[in-house]
Amino acid sequence: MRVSGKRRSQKERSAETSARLMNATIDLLHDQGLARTTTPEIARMAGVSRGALTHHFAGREAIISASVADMLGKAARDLHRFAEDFMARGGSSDEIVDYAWRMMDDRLFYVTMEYLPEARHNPAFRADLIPTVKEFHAGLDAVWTALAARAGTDPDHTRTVMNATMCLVRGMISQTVLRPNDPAYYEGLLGFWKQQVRQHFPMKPAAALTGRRKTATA
Amino acid sequence: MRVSGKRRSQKERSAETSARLMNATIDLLHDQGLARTTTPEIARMAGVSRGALTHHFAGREAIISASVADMLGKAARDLHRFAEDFMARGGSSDEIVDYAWRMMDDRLFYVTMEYLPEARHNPAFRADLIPTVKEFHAGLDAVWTALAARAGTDPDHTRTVMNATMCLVRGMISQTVLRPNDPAYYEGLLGFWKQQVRQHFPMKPAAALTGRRKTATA
DNA sequence: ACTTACAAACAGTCAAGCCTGTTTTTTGAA
DNA sequence: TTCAAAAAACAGGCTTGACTGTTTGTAAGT
Repeated sequence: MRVSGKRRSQKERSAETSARLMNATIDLLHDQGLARTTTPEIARMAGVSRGALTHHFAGREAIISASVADMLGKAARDLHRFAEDFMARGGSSDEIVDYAWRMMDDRLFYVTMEYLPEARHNPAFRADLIPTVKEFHAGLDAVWTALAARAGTDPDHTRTVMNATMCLVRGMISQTVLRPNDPAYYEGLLGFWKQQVRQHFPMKPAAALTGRRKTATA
Repeated sequence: MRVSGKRRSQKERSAETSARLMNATIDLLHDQGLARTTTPEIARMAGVSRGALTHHFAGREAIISASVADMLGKAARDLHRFAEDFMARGGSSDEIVDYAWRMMDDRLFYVTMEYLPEARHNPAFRADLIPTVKEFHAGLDAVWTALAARAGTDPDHTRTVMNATMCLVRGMISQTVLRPNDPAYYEGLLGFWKQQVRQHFPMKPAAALTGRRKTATA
C-alpha cells in the first residue's frame, strides 16, 4: 500500500520524471527562451540529473518536441471543455474571442514563438512538429464546427471566422513583445473584432436552454 | 584591387562595409535563423573579415539590432511609396490587404519572428529595438491616417481596421511555418478579410479615374 | 538475475569577445 | 606640394566558456 508514494513502480517513476522534465521544458521555453533552454537547465529545473533526461529522451530536440506536443494536447483539451460548457449554457460570441486571447496569451503562443523559428530552419524538428500541430488544428476545427452546429451557422464560414480570430490573436500577441504598456491598443483591436464576429454569429438567444445539459453531440 | 581604380574615402568604405554586413545579417536571419546567425557567418557572407565586423559594431547584438532597424526603415519607406501611388490613383481596399500580406510575407515578418523571442528575454536588446519599432509603427499609422483622409473615413477607426489587418497577416504568416502546402486556407482567410475591410472602406470612387480593380460586392 | 531508472564524469565543438598586427586614408606642418 | 605621423579600416589568431552527445557507474524495481 504505497499510499504516500514510498514505493513506486518503475512506470510511475518514469512517467513522473518525464512529466517533470516536459513541464520544466515548457517553463523554460516560456521564461528563458529556446536558446537558453539547454539540457542542463531543464534537468536542473526539473530537479533531476541530466542523465535522467538523456535516458528518457533521445536528445534536446526530442524533449522539446515532446513537451510541445504535451502542451498542445492540454490546450486542445481545455478548449474542448470550454466549448462544452459554452454550448451547454449558450454564451456570447464575445466570450469566444476572449477565450482565444486568454488561451494564446497564457503562455501558449509565447512558447510557440520560441520554437517556430527553429521549426522553420530545422527540417527534422519541423517534421516532428507538423503532425502534432495538425492534430491541434483538427481539434480546433472540431470545436468550431460544433459551435456552428450549435449556432446554426454555416460550418465553413464559421471556421473561417474563428481561424481569422486565432490569427488576429497570434498577431496581436507577437506585437506585445515590442509594443508593451499599451493595453488600450489591444483592447481596441479585440473590441473591434468582437463587433465583427457578432455579425457572423446570430447566436440566437439559445440561452433559453440555460441549465439543460448536453443537447446534441453531433 | 579597386573597383574603378579610384580611391574611396573612408566614409565610403565604411558605409559600404556596414551595409554589406547588415544585409548579410538580414539574409542570414531569414535563411538560417537567429541561432545560426553567428558573427563568423555574417562576416563570411558579407565577404569581409570578422575583424571588420567587430570594428564597425560593438558585438553580435549590436549588428543585429542595427540590421533590423535598417530593414524596418526600408519597409516603412516602401509602404510610404505604395501609399502615395495608391492614393494618387485611388485603389481598392483589397489592394491594401494584399500589400500588407506581401510586405510581411516578403521576409519582413519571418525575420521578425527570429528576433522577437530574443527581444522578449533580453532586456538590453529589447530596449534597443523598442524605439525602432515605435518609429515603424508611427510610419504605419501615418499611412493609415492619410488613407483615412483620402477615403473620408474616421481616422481612429481606420487605424484600428488596418492594425487588425496587420495583426491578422502576422498570425497567418506565423502559421505558414507548420501549416505549409495549404494555399486554400490562406486564400480563404485573406478573401474573408478583404470582405470585412470593404465594409469599413466606402472608398468613394472620388478619384477612380484609372482602371479599377475587381470590386465584387459579396 | 536481469532490466530499468537514474547519476556523473568525459570529449568534441564552436561561438563571443579580446587583442595584436597590417593596410589604407586623412591630416597638418615644413 | 610633400610627406610623415595619426587615425581609421581592416585581418586574423587566441582564450574562455558552455552546450551536446556519449559513456561509464550505481541503485532500485521485477
